[in-house]
Order: sequence, then structure tokens, then C-alpha cells
Amino acid sequence: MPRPAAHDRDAAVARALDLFWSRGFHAASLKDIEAALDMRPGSIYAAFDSKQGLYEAAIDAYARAEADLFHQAMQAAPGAIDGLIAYVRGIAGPNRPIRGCFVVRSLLESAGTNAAIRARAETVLQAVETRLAQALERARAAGEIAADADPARLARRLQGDIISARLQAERADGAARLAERLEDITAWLETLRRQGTPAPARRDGRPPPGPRAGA
Amino acid sequence: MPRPAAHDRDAAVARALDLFWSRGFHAASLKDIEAALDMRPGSIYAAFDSKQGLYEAAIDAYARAEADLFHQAMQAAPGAIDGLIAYVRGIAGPNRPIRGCFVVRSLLESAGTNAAIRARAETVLQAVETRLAQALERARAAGEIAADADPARLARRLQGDIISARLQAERADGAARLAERLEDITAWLETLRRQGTPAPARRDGRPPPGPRAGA
DNA sequence: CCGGTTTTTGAGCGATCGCTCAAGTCAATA
DNA sequence: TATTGACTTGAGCGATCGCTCAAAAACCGG
Repeated sequence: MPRPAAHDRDAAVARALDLFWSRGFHAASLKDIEAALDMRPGSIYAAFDSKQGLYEAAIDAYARAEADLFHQAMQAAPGAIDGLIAYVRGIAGPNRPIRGCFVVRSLLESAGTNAAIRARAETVLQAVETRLAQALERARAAGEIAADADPARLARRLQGDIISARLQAERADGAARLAERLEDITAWLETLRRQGTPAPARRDGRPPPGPRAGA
Repeated sequence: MPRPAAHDRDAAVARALDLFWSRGFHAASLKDIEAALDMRPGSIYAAFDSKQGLYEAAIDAYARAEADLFHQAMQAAPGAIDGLIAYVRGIAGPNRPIRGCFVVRSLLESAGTNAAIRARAETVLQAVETRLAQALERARAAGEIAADADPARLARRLQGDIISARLQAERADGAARLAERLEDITAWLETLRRQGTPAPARRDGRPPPGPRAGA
């Protein structure tokens, strides 16, 4: 009975993400958006309510894509540290943009002006941090890294390092800068692994001792 | 003969910096600027040519202030590594804002929209990197860190870590996050120092061997 | 092929944007 | 104290902003 939508919502959000990623929220005008999505204002507002609604949809899509990449890397790897290394290496993998993290860009731009976007960006960053902490906790439980390592703190550092590496992609010669920083991160992860127990299996039934501050 | 300016240029730029720092370039309207500087449009344009001119003046003032802090820390310290540690600690010192780096914010916001600001931000980042590399080279020459360390690469990593630490200040509970990350950086600098030659003085007249990749 | 429902269109709304400039203000000189 | 000339003021410019809505278009079930 009804007329079906002429546009593909996911594709539209993907194009919006690309636009917002390169121009930011304020500098991307509705004229830009109309051109990028090949949609007229009425359709855009029917589908996304507002420019901000579209931006939030873009953040969500980005977060989902990032989570997928993470879980793919973890699932394909034999151990948690291997998975983290694969994930980090994949950041400069083929078909991946040489750009800073979109969520970080969102957080900075919205910091003093838009509480809703800021909150969404924070939530995503927190979710990533938790994901990393869980992987590191798995690595600790499996004896891949030191039994007294602090997964939560290590996760904060790892996330900071990844964000920082990706930020370097925004500078001149960004690809080389990004690659170098990713190398440093993987080297650090290897260092963590070297501090684990040589035999991966637990030797007794007792849980490992409590955490200490990260290296 | 002429009427002297009623406003203090440096104070005006400082207020503009604070405004741009919290709202960014696009979201800071001229109404906001008029209020922050307590100046009317005519005076603002007579003094700074354009909103962008004021922004560039703010970047320059920020860069100068950062350079001063760095040189003060280096001058007061007995060695180059001590100076770097003091500088890093000072980032969370009293009277210092709990905020991400203004130049990074500028780089990200201007990336896809404003080549002039982007170039200025890049130039400042490059200058900071060079400063750090020179300090690390001094540390290497003095035997404070390993003779085969790569000051340029270590500088890129150190700058990335500092930027990343300051970025954490933009998140919830930013002060604690910032402090933790700064601790990690100083711990890393101490590690570098432990890899230097125990006796600080050069043992012969020959220069130390060439650099290798950083730890 | 028509009637019913939904989507798309695009002109254009009021608000705000960055910015200009003629008039007014004020301090230093003569 | 009158004159001079730079600085300040603020109304308001044209352009653009995000957004609305009535009309036209398009698809589907009957």
C-alpha cells in the first residue's frame, strides 16, 4: 500500500559519516548533506529528524563498525594478546581510512557546545575501553600476561595509544606516522606478553593474585 | 596625536583563546567573541582583520605559552630527562586547565575545511616535536639514555603520548585520567634513563654510535 | 485503473552568520 | 582650548544557516 522509501538508510548514514568525518558537525551544512546523501531536506528530516539526529546515527554506525572489526580480530586469533595485536595492525590495514578516530573528533568538537553528542561520544569511548579491558583480563586469566597486571589500567593506556596513533594520521605524512606508532603499540603488547607465565595453562585451581599498576 | 587603543591586545587574545578552546572555531560566533573580548565588531576587525585572524593570533599565543613552559622546565632541571619529566608533570600542575591541547583541537576541526589554520596547527606541532627531539638528543649525547636510541622517533612517541594524555582530560573524570597517563609517561622516561650509561660523562672523545629504533 | 498511503520535492521561512562603514568619541598636540 | 586623527560604536548589510510544509509523485492492494 505505501510508497517504499527511495533511499537506503544505511548507505545514507555511511555517506553522512564520511561527510561529518571530514568536515565536522558545524562545518557540514545541510547543502553539503543534501549533496552527499542525494536527498532533499524533507526526506532527510523525515528519516533523521534533524542534522543532529543524522550525526548521532553516524556515530552509532561508526561505533558498530569499530566493534565488528574488534570482534573479528579477536575471534580469528589464538589468544587475547594475538587478537589485540591483530586489531591494532588492522587499523592501518587495506581499505581503512588514514584518519583520526571519528568519535574523538566528535568529542572534541561537541565538548563545549553539544551535551547530547558529547555524551554519546563518551559512551562509545567507554564501551571500547571496557572491550579492551575484558580482552586484557582474558589474557591475564590465561597467563598470557603477568598475573598481577591491571587490565583496566592497561586498557586505558592501550586505548589512549590507539587514539594517539590514529590522531597522527591527521598530520602531514600521516600514513607513515600512523604505521610507526602502531608498531610501538604492538611492541608494547609483545612486552606485556613476555611478562606472562611461559606455560599458558593454569598450574593449580586457585585464581591468580590481584592486580597491580600497569608497566 | 592619535587616540590610544582602549583594549589590551594580549588580554583580548587570551580571552579569545579561552573561548575558541572551549567552543571551537565554527561554534564561536562573533556575538560570543564580542562578549568575551568586550569589544565591538569594528574594533575586533580593526585589530585582527577577521575571525580567522583572531583565531590564528590565539594559536600563536598558545604556542608561545607552551614553548615558555617547556623551556622553563628544561632550564630548571639538572639533566634533559629530568627536564622532560618536569615538563610532563607540569601539564597537570596548578593553574593549568584540564583540557585537550588547543592545537590538536584546531588541527582536527580545520582538517577538512580550513587549510590556513590547519597549516598553522601543523607547524606548531612540528615545532614541539623538534623541541622534544632536541632535548632527547641532548640526553643521548650526555649518556642519560642509550647511545643507540633514536631521538627523533622517541620524540614522536613522546609527543603522541602527551597529546593522548591531554586528550583524556576531555573525558569524564578527566583530571584522574590525565594524571594516570602522565604517570605512565614519566615511568617510560625513567625506563629510557635506566638504559643510559651509568656514568654521565663521555669516556672518550669519539661521538656515540648511530641511532636505532626506539623501545 | 483507481484509491489510499507514504515519500519526495523544493521554494522559501525566520534566524543568525561574518562583516562593513559612517558617525561619534576621545586623547594628544599645538 | 581648538584641531587633528586614530579608535570605538552599533545599526544593519547580503549571505547562509537549519528547517518546514503544501503540493506532486510513486508504489501497492483491490
